[in-house]
Amino acid sequence: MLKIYNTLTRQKETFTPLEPGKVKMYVCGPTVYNYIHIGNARSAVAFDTVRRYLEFRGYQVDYVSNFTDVDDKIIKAAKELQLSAPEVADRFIAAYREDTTALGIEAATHHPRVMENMPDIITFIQALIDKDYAYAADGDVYYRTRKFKDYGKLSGISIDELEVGASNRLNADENKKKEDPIDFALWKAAKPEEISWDSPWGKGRPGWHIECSVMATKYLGDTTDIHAGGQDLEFPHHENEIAQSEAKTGHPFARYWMHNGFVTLDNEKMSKSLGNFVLVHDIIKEVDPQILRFFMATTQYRRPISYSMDTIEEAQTNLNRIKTAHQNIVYRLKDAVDQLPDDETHLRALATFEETFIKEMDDDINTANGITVIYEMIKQMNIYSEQKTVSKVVLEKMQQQLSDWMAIFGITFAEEELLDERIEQLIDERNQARAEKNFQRSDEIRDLLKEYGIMLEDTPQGTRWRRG
RNA sequence: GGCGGUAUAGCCAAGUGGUAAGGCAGAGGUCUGCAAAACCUUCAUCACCGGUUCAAAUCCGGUUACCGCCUCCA
Repeated sequence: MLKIYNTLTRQKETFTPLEPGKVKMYVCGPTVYNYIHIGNARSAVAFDTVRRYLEFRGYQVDYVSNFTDVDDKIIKAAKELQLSAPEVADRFIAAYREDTTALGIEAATHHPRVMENMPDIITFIQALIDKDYAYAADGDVYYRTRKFKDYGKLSGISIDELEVGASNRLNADENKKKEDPIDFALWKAAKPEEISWDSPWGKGRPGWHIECSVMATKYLGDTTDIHAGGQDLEFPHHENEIAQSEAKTGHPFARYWMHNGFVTLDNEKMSKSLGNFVLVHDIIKEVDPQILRFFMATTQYRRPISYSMDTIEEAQTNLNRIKTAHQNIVYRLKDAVDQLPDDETHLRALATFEETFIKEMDDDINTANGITVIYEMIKQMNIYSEQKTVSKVVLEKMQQQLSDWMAIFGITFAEEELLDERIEQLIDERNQARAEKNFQRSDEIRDLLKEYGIMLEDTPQGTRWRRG
C-alpha cells in the first residue's frame, strides 16, 4: 500500500487517487532565465522518480509541469543578452529539455507556458474579482488574502505573524495600492518598455502564483491528486496557489502536497541567490549524468542531500557495482541452459526481493531503502552468475527485474556493443599467449587495452571485457 | 521573533518501543599464473541531560548545534 507524506497534514497517508488507476500530478517547473542547477534538477528528478514509480505500480500518470516564461528575471536577462523575453525563454526551455533528458527525466504529458495561457489567466483573475476575492488597484490586481479563511493551512503560519515581517519588506508604492500588506499580486501593471499583455485592468503581466493555479486547473481539473515542488515553494507560492484556486473553484486544489528537500553545498542550500550553485549543463561535461541521477536516488527525496565530489564518486562506485552485476548476468546468458531443477527456488527468491522492494518504495518513495534491496539482490545475482551451470529462465528474470527497478531511478543499461576487430584480435592473441603460459605477453596486451579503456577479466567461461 | 526540519561508525545512509539495514573506505581471507570482478569474515550503542517502560536511537520534557521558510529561489 503506497504511502505518501502529505505536507498538508504533516503525515504519511495512504495514497488513493481520485480516479482509480489514474494519477493527476502537477510539478512546479523552472523560471527559464538561465540553466538549471543541481538543486533544480533534484526536484525534477525526485518527482520523475515518483511518477515512474507510480507507473511501475500500474497507475497511468498525467504529469503536468510548467515553464515560467514571464517574470522579472527573464526581463532582466533579456536586457543583458539583448534578446526579447520570449527568446530568452525559448533558449532556456531548450536547455532545460537537454539537461533533463541527459538526466533521464521523462518529458511531462504537458509542459504549459505562461505566455500561451494568457486568456485563461485573465479569465481566472476576473473570476476572483467577481467573487470579491480580488480587487483591481491602479492597473494592478491583488488577492484579498484575509478573506480566504484557510490561508496558512499548508505552511502552518498565521497572517498576523506574517504581517510584522512583511511590512518592512515590500516596497512602499506597492503597499499603498494594497488594502492589506499581506495581499499579493495577481496582475502587475506594465512598466514602460516591458513585455505586456492587454487585460481588463490595462497592459500588464501576471503575478507569479496565478500561473500555476490556472495551468493546474486547466490541464488537470479543479482537484489534482499530487501537487509537488521544492520545500522553498511551500510558502508563499503553494499557499497562495491554494488560496487562489480554492477561492475560485470551491474545491480542494490538491490532495497530496509533496515537497523535496534541498541539495546542500557545504551544509548550505544550493541556490541561485546565494550563488553557490553548480549548473547541470556544466557538470555533465565531467560527470556521467547517470551518476548524478543515481546520486539523487541514494537519499530519500524529503531529506537534504549533500553534494560534493566525494558523494558523487561514491555514487559512481555504487552504480558501477550494479552495472557490473547486470553485465555478469547478461554475460552468462550466452552459455545458459534453458532451465534447471532449482529454477523455482531462485525465482521465488527474486519474487521475495520484489515484495521487499515494493514495501520499501511504498513507504513515501524511500529510494534509499529501495536501493538497499538492490544491493542485496545483486549479491545473490553475482553468486548465481558464478555457478557452473546457469539457467536462462532465472537469468532473464534477474536481468528484467534489475533493469525494471533501475528504470524507476532513471538508469538504463547500455546495449552490448561490439568491439573493434583489432581489439578482438588482441584478446585472441592474449588468450593464445596465456595458453602458452607466456604471461609477459598476455599482461602486455592487457595493459595496452587498459589504455584504451578496455578492462579484461578472465572467468571460467572465458575472457570478457568491459569499459572502465 | 514566528513556523518547520535535522543530529546514527572515517564517509554516505536506513531504522519511530524489543535490543543498531545497506553501501563506500579500512583490515583479513577465498578464487586467479598475476590481476580484475565476485564472494566470505571483520568494523558504531545512535548530539547531551533527565523521565516513562520489563525494554528507547525510537515515546515525553529540557539543553546544545546546524539547516530551511517567513523576500525571487527546486
